[in-house]
Amino acid sequence: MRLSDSIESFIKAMLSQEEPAVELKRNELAEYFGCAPSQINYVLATRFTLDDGYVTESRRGGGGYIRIVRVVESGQQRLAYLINERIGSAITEEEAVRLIGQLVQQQVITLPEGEIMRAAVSGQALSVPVPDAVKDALRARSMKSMLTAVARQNRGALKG
Amino acid sequence: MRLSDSIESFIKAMLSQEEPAVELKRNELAEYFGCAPSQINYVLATRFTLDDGYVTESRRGGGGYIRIVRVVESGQQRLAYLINERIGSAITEEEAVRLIGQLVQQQVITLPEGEIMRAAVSGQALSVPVPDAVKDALRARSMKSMLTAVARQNRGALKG
DNA sequence: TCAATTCTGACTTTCTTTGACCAATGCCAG
DNA sequence: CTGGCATTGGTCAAAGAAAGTCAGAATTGA
Repeated sequence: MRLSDSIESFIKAMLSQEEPAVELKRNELAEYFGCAPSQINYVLATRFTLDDGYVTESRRGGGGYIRIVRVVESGQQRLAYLINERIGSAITEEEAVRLIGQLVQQQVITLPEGEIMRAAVSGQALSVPVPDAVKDALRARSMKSMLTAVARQNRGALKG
Repeated sequence: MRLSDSIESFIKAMLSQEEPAVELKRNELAEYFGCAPSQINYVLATRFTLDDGYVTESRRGGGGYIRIVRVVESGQQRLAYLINERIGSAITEEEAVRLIGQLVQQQVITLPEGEIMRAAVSGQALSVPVPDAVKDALRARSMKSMLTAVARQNRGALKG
């Protein structure tokens, strides 16, 4: 068995029972597995990505830590996946606005939340000197990030 | 637990019960926590900034003190300040997160709204190959755009 | 074999803590 | 008054304590 797989299992075991989040010390974990600390980063980068349904935060310096949060429950995974599919790696402002409108309509998000999202992906927000293609990519990432935040909050109770 | 966190909690506990302000002696507090007096300054500088919603004043010499005041503003005032003065043309993710947290704290926006905004300005959302300076500029525009949307909605539903 | 994946180590960045030195204030002795 | 001195708090740089990055070595699987 690969080291990475062991570390992955170890972390997932910590997360599995009711715990939606876990906090760990990079150096301690590396010590425990007898490997280089950067190995932990590798595992996080390859097995605990947003697409895998996890968000990680960390802090350096004295008392530093790494926190891993499971973000998508199996039931919602479908929805999140659909959203990801639909958005892809680029999306125009018009498409984004339409999609947000639908979400408000379906009461997945509130009207104020929809307005904020619309503002975030508006031409206003993105009027910076980069090519349109980059803007569309940026908009897609922004949308996915925001929708993930929504999914994370609606833990368990989403209506399609 | 970090020393800084302990000191932060201690001060916030003093502030929490109806007290909008607290006055303390730097040396006494340092003595109490068994640390260097300058540690207190560090805590103030990193956790009781204006972005966090606090103002600090102090006086040296005999009978000297440090006073920490929780600043109170209306939601519209705060929004206007952020949009017109604070954010400017560039802002880092850390600063943005701080400002958003403060808005949630003061109930200018809801927690889900805050999460969405945070998601919109996160490194995740902006992980596109452009220089940091451009990301900071993008983030500033995004923030102002979203906050403007919030301000627009609050208009009419607020007194003064 | 060879390309993709996994691992490592040196180097970087960020956050915390301390200590030496600086600056302001109030009080007294002269 | 006034100049010194004790009493505070302020600043800053350096040391310490994590975590992050990245290029390249090692390994694995087809």
